[in-house]
Amino acid sequence: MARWEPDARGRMTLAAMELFAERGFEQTTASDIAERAGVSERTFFRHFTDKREVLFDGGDALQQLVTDAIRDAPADISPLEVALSAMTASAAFFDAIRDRAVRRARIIAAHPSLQERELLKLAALAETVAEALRARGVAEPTATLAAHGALGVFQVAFDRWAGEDDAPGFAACVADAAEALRALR
Amino acid sequence: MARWEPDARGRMTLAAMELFAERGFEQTTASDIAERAGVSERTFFRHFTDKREVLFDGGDALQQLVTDAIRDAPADISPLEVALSAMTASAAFFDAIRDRAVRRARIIAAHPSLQERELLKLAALAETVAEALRARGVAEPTATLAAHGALGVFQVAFDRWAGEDDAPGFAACVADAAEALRALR
DNA sequence: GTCTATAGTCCGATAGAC
DNA sequence: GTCTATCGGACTATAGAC
Repeated sequence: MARWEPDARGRMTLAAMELFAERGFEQTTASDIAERAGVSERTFFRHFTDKREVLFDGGDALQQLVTDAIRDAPADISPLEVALSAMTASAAFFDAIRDRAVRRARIIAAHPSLQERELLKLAALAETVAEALRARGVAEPTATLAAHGALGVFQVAFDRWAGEDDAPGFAACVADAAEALRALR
Repeated sequence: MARWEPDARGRMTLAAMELFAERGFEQTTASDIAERAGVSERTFFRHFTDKREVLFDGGDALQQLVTDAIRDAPADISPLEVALSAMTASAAFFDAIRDRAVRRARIIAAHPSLQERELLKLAALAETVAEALRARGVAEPTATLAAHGALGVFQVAFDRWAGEDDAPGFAACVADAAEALRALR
């Protein structure tokens, strides 16, 4: 018999998503989340640096996925295509958690301070993409610009995938947005 | 004789930039800023919704400048070129306040919570660009993707312009970054 | 686990400008 | 009288320090 119930972190994340959806981000205190998860408020802040961060757990997996995809991309395609292929590579990750991702996106859209945190994470992801491109020998400012372009495609694809009821899979949304980017002149 | 010294807002902005540079963002309280500006803490929060916002006053001018530039751009150039021309149009705005812009950028770079706010403002600017493009009849997702691309160019150009001691004017930095974007395939 | 500082809100009061 | 800008005090939640 364990001294504590396992997966306190997962319970806090779940409790937070429920409460934010029920009564909103501002109307939910860290104490409320801790209580529903069966831990102390202190434990909440030991796991998450601030109240917003509870919605952004697990972002490391996406970073790793993208880094690997860029490392393993074919040698003969352009930096932009390498970056775009990394967005496509994340499709399985998102398709597997669509319900959760959609609920999470709704919560974030409802509060500017959560949008700020989301933008910081996206900027970190863009920097990860740029760094992975540089590791392949891509020079600046090409690496940063290709990363920005790919993240723009990601955001357009995600909004459609999460927003439209009859949207296709994530990979198809990425493919369509990527084609629109290539058509820019 | 007025009851109060004029330009309380300007004094608070100036005091905040001084204090943030002297002792850092975290080590400066809203009360400190108010005191140096000769107003009460309550007045500070009446002007700025939160402590970070004091560094982002005057962003509306840039939004307007960009909106006007897109409205007045030639009819026969592509959406991406329209968006890029708006970045170039902001050059005079930045060149006129280079010292202040550089100091501001250093303060923001030193604290993640300020970077979050900066990213939110940049995202709002991107949305302004996209909206101005749609007003010209540009369809989605082209408008959003062109806006994202232009903002990527903006950020690359700004980092060089503010970071390199012997950087050329802002317009030249934008032109170079734009050329690198066009070279992406 | 407790204790504390700071951020940020709400309420009302004040007093010049128009 | 109305509008606008200030100030003061009380209050809660966040988040870090001890």
